[in-house]
Amino acid sequence: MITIQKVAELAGVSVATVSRVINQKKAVSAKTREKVEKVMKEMQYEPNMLGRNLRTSQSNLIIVMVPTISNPFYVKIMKGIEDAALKEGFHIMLCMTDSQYEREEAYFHLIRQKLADGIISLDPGTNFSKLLNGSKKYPIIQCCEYSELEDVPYVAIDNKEAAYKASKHLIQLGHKRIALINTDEHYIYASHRKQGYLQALKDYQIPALEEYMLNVELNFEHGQRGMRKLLQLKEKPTAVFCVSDILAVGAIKEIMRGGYKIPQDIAVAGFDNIEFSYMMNPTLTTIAQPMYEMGAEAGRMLIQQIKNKEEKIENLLLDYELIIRESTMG
Amino acid sequence: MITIQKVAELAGVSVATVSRVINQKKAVSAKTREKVEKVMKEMQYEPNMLGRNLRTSQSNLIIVMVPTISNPFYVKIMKGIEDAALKEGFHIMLCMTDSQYEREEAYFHLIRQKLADGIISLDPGTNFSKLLNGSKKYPIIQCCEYSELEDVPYVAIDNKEAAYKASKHLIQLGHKRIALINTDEHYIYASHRKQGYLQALKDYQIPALEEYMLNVELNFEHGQRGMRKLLQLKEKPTAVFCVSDILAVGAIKEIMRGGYKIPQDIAVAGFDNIEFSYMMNPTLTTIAQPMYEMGAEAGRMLIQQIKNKEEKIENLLLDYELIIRESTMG
DNA sequence: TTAATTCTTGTAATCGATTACATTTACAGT
DNA sequence: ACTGTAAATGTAATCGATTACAAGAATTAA
Repeated sequence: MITIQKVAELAGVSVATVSRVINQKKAVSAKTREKVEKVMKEMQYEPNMLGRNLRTSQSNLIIVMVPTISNPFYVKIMKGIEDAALKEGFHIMLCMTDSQYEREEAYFHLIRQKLADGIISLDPGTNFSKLLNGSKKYPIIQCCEYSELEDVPYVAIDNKEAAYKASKHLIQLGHKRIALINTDEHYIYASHRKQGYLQALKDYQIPALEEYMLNVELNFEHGQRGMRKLLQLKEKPTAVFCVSDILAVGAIKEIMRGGYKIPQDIAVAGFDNIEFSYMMNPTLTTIAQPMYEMGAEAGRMLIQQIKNKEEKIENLLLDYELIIRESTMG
Repeated sequence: MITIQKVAELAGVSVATVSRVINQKKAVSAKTREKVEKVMKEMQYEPNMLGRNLRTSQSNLIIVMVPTISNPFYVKIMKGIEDAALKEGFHIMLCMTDSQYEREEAYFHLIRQKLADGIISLDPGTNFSKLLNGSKKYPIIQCCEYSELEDVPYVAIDNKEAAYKASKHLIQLGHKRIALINTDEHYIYASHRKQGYLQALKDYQIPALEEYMLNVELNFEHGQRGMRKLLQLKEKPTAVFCVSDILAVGAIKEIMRGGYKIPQDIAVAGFDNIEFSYMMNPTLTTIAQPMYEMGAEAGRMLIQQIKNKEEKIENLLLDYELIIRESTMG
């Protein structure tokens, strides 16, 4: 292996000088720089990051914690994060938690162990105060979710407003019996989306019925199961607002299985604008979160925090968009 | 920051002893071990990985190179890799190449720079000989694809056989006009799948028509576009075999847009068994690759190679399965 | 020419672990 | 009690970079 020592020796300079050349410090004469660079190229020298990392106490790695990569919602966010990271010379470690606390804890260790410089959490369930356990602050950004309690900077959208907009869309199509398939409301985003839904109903004098509001786990099967329940009601809803596309996909599957037409019999709206929402039949009306940008911003914010730990990071609310497709307007 | 020195001092032993406790070496008396462990716990000591990594010249990181994470085909594979890695104390770095050579090269640097110990490539287009550039071997595993030319161990399935089976299924349903939507045949897997398709046609005395065989890029839009072309033929095919589910999804979209019925007018078979294949309407007949296992095996093989660089790694062909769903049998 | 100043370069400490080798301790056998 | 062996522990080198500080070289000002 070619080390900085070997390069220094071959170039007839000290390791300090080689290091200066590597790190683009200006205090090197053109002649020397040239000489060193020539040797580096000839020897195909590559600095050993392990040495550098130890010395600088930085790994240039950031952890991205995601509950499961199987929800396509996360895909573009990850891409955004990676691009932002790459731009600053960082790389990302993919960590799937399955929403298990032990996993999250294990990944948190990596920061304590200096293997990573910071964390972006895409997992809405992350319990930071428990994880941090009173210890000093580490660079963390929460993406797509936030908790007022914990003091972790976030990037997200205004979920209440967005849900309001989606619900209003259904109402304005003439629907009066609108169901909500939600997920665990201890996630702030879920509770906000419900608030938006309720507000819309209220503003348009539509009574909110308990039996139209379901809480299920966030996956396809539970979307199906939730819809099945709704279809068994005497007064079936004529529209369903799902707080996640993946739930909407399940709901649609179940509606079609029951022989109903979308949107004539039942209209469906989702949330997230995953790629499949425009590939499926019918295409899905949904709220588009700016996923790539959210990821990119989260990455940018985290790296800013890593570079300057003192600095206070501002939270960020990005724009969303209602995308109307076949599932509500045939 | 608590270092091993501080722990040693507080426990009244040498750093060597603390290190032995950390690494579970047996040459420590029960009494001493207990004492050291107590101090470590009290101080919440966490070994600094940067120090360890430099000394052992291992990062315990593996690179997973993926063209784009937006093809859900990769999702379960990644999960398999991560689980296998975690079991051995490794973590994964996610690297998206967009199939760009420069990106791949940049990631390869990470190995030369010791930032990662090995690579699993999910990118069928990776040009290893160019990347390696005659330099000594690094631990690499190719997953889902292989090239006979380059001497890189792989885990995959028998693509020719699998494609044969899918094509035969369509033939046995009575189809005579069967199209193939393929992708760039310089990917071995693509060329093998075509071979399987051709072999099936031949075995059942069905002529292979040039105009039924398309090569497109591997994404939804090109699936649509390919199908559109097929629908413009005078003699439209009655069945289509797509070498990737994502293409099949596009094809199905286009078929329905044209007002045709699936599978009555046109049957569709895919390849990969991505999650959406059973969520969509109609559900998709496809070849299921054992994605999780492939990932897990690739992870296992890579780590084996990292731990013992001399050892010759055996290639692995795993089982596949034809899953028949609505898109071929209403 | 000399002194002051600025640029370049080198020396050696350092980051935090692991580990070869040396040394001490414990204990069994006689 | 003495010796030999095994077990436990310690000392110090080492991994490959960065960087504070020192020192030498070059330039400028007088």
